[in-house]
Amino acid sequence: MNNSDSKHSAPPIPDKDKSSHGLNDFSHTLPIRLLRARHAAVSQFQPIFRKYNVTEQQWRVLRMVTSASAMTAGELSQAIFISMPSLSRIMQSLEARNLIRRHANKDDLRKTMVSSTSTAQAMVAEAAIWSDTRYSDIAQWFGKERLEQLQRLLDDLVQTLDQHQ
Amino acid sequence: MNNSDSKHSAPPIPDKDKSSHGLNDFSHTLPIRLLRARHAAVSQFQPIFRKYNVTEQQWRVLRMVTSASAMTAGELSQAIFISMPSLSRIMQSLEARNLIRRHANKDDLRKTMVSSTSTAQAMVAEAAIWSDTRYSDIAQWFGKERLEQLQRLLDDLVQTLDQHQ
DNA sequence: TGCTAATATTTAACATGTTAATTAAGTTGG
DNA sequence: CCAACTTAATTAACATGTTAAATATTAGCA
Repeated sequence: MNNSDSKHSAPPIPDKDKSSHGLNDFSHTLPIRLLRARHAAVSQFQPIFRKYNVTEQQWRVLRMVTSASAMTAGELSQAIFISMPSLSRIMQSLEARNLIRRHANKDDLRKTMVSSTSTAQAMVAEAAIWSDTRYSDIAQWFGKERLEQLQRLLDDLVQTLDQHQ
Repeated sequence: MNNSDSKHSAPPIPDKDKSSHGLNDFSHTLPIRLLRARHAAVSQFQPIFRKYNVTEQQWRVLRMVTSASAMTAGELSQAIFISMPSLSRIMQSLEARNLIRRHANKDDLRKTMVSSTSTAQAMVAEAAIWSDTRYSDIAQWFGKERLEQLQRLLDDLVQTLDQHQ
């Protein structure tokens, strides 16, 4: 599911190339930094995944579907950034566990409407308290200002990179 | 390998929960933001992956191994943030393609030393020019200062979260 | 020395990521 | 109305992520 501590804790980086501008240390490229950061952030919520025996991706689906009234699979995919093929498989397993339901959209039979069951709603509601607290903790540890700044920079980066093809 | 445009372009987010502090829009949590940002960043280097027919992960291995003199599999794993099980499989395929070599460490037979072949070195050297240019482009588009600020924040976040268990 | 614990890597099993192909249902223009 | 195109979702095939177990080797210590 995830590896928090046993692996990936304090990288002992062997060097050679540290070329001038500081962008070419291959163990600290922007993609790797983003990966490490995401890993660290997700790890904070590991207890929830363990408690309900779901993966992080499954949890993203459950949270989103529970918070929204009812959405199509495609909207869900874009909202939580999981590709349709992955989402398709995830929905199968969540439906088998009676955590979500799928019905065809009457107005457009190509579309699938996804909704959460009361079981899932109860799970998410219960976890919400814990999750909110964790988010507050992170904001406090890291600094509310800096966290918001980071999120702005991330959004801006995406926008900038998307614009340039 | 990656999906740049066809999927995941402009999320039409249905709402309901926007609760107060702005941290609970489930389609904009920190982990999802980091995921989107990483995706956008990696996409910029897609031409390299296509040209040499490697995945992003395989390219991380080749770049790291080529830049370092010779390292153990474990060091490599931590440097490029790929878990040992994944790395193990990746090394198998790269070795089969004659892009890397593995030898046992004479002083400790448990350790595997990984090195790049001249073929891989040529690939990386050729791509380096293009890659450096791309990095400069990003820095220019986004702003050198802001990019460095973002990287600092990411490193700090990892450190903060790691400290708090 | 010999037994036990720790370390490095691999393998196994299952979930997800990614690309391409497939299926089904809507849309459009003649 | 229908053939050609588009869109939504699924399936297929392969690569990677994740956890646990297996293997091999080394370190520690009675």
